[in-house]
Amino acid sequence: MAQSSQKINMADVARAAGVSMATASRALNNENGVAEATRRRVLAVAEELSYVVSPEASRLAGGDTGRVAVVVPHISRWFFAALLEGLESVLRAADLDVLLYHVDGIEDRHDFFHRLPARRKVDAVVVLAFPVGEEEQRRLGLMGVTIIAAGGQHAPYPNVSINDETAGRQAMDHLLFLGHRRIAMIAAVDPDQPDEVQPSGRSNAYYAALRDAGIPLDERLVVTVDWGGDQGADAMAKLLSRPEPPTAVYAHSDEVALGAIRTLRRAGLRIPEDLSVIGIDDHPVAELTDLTTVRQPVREQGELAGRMLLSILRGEETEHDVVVPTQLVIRGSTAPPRS
Amino acid sequence: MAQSSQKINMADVARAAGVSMATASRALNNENGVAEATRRRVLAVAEELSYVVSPEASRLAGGDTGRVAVVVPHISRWFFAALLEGLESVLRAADLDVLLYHVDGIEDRHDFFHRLPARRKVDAVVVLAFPVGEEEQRRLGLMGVTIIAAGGQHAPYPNVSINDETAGRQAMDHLLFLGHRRIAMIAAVDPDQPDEVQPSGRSNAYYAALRDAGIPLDERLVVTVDWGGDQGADAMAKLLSRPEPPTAVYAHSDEVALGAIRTLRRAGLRIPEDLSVIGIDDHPVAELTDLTTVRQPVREQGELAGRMLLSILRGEETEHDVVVPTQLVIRGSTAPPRS
DNA sequence: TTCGGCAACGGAAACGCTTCCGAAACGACC
DNA sequence: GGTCGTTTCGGAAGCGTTTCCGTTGCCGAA
Repeated sequence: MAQSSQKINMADVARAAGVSMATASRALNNENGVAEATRRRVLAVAEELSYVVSPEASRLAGGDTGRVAVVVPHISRWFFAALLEGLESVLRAADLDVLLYHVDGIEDRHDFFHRLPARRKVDAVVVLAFPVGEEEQRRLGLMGVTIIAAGGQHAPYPNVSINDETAGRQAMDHLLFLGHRRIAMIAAVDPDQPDEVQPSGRSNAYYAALRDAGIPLDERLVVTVDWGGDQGADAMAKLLSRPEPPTAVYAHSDEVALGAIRTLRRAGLRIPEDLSVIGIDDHPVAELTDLTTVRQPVREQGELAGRMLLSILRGEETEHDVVVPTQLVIRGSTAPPRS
Repeated sequence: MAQSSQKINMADVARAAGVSMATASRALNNENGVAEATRRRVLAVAEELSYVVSPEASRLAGGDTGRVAVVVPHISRWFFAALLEGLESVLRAADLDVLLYHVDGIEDRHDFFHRLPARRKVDAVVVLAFPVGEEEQRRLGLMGVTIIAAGGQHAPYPNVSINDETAGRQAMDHLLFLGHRRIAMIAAVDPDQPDEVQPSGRSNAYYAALRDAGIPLDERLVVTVDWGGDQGADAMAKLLSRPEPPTAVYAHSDEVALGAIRTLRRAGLRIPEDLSVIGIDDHPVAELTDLTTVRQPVREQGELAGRMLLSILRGEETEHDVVVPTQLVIRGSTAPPRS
């Protein structure tokens, strides 16, 4: 049976149903202008012949592509993958296909915006945690498709994200509340992102929190590193070598925090007895390593972005900036400072 | 300049290059029968106009889609994401677009193979770490496209993977070499995969290693759990409650190992002084947590699969089963048993 | 009876490419 | 110089839909 499904096209269906192709097309697409009886007949014949439209021909002749491009700077890092997972789930539920574009590093990035490989291939593009510069926005613009963003900072496009400064404050306030006053910060930046962007709300939170608590800033307690756990380990080593080491460390991400912890453990320090460490994100391993952190709903951000896109595609209005809440998760890596 | 790029098609390119569409098409597709000079001119013009072929038209007219579907059971777990990352990188370098299909859970899985959403949309499908059953193979078959696999076990399709049993042996042999004789195993299975598959080489390795070492099997030392770190933690608790607890734990994955370690630490046990733990995979956090493990090159498997696919698509012959080597990575979670 | 209007439907022109087939150009070789 | 084989290239026929315009038939109103 299945093998006989050779090459039936709409013309065959139309003929078998005794109508013109125009009518067949309208019936199949549930457009109006077709008598109910006729529609049913066409549908029945189509089913009988197990006919499916050719997406290419359909698109060529004027329909949508039914595809959306997703641009991500990283795939194998949990945060990005989780975002993607959320997005994909709602898009595919809506029968949209997801075209994945991994833009890795500055060169690839340039190439992407230059060649616009997704051009003419999709109905929309969503940029995941991917700050786009001015010029890049212009380039994207000439694809002439809907654009939305997720997981990054606010953008000129409809977008969903968290408030980094709030998240940072939740972490810092927790440390402060426990009584810490010598708090270090390991700030992380993504070397793949152009410098122009990243006004780091997570850093601002640190400064603001100290100021509000009346604690003078000690520049030697903040270290900035490229993203990554190893970097976190190095940063911690640096911090440990300060004349007056901190009693707590605020890391911009859980991975960095984990790196810091490794250094601490190797140095024979106990956590949280000797030193408290807090991260941000609530990476799955945070739970496995008893790391106190600030959770952000990652998959949900992806899903939200997906729904947003769907309504835009349907021509509905949507919010422009949606911000999802973060939440302090207290686990075993933080405690009051030692007497 | 760029904004005038509204609707350029191959006819425009041909005209601008002073050739016919036939020639333009041949040049763009790197077919032969075109003078080198001509080809270069066409390519230059195309670049200049930032032209990209319409996949629909191309496909409709008989060419291929330039797209490949990637089917994954999970996205946000490191292993799968890394595989995907490797694959995507080589595919995109070859100017192939990647259509991502996340098949999540048994229901979704059924739906996927039933509806075959990728049908008529791609030139090939690669299944990532995704054992496919007999019936599913049949369904896939009637898509009539190339199929390859990566990151799973051997398959009826060309595929790349590691030897799970070898990997397991490397882990076990390390423990044995250190002098451990009471070794526990925490076996992990993926609840999303049908039971029929998964003949777990990682488990076989455990039994074989013990046998070869002349150590009698103690059933109470093996616990099987669903995949996931929390499960690992529970399993470890169970192991700890045994009358004669193990001196070392062999976990099927790093995540599971991490879960086990959390339980150990919470119980006040030190690693590796009181107990050794070894995992498999070399998840990035393994390095951050000083976990001894057996590394498998994940991204590389994805890349390999990609190259394999490319040559098949080019009509070349390739190996059917390629197996990549694994390697013991000794870090701080294993040591000789206490006295 | 005639006519305007409307719903249902058909003809045929795109849509943007690939590819078959034949023409032209160019050497090489007798 | 003529013949033949290669290359290189152009004309044009599809590929399977959608959609713009018409046409037809029918009903109610004038």
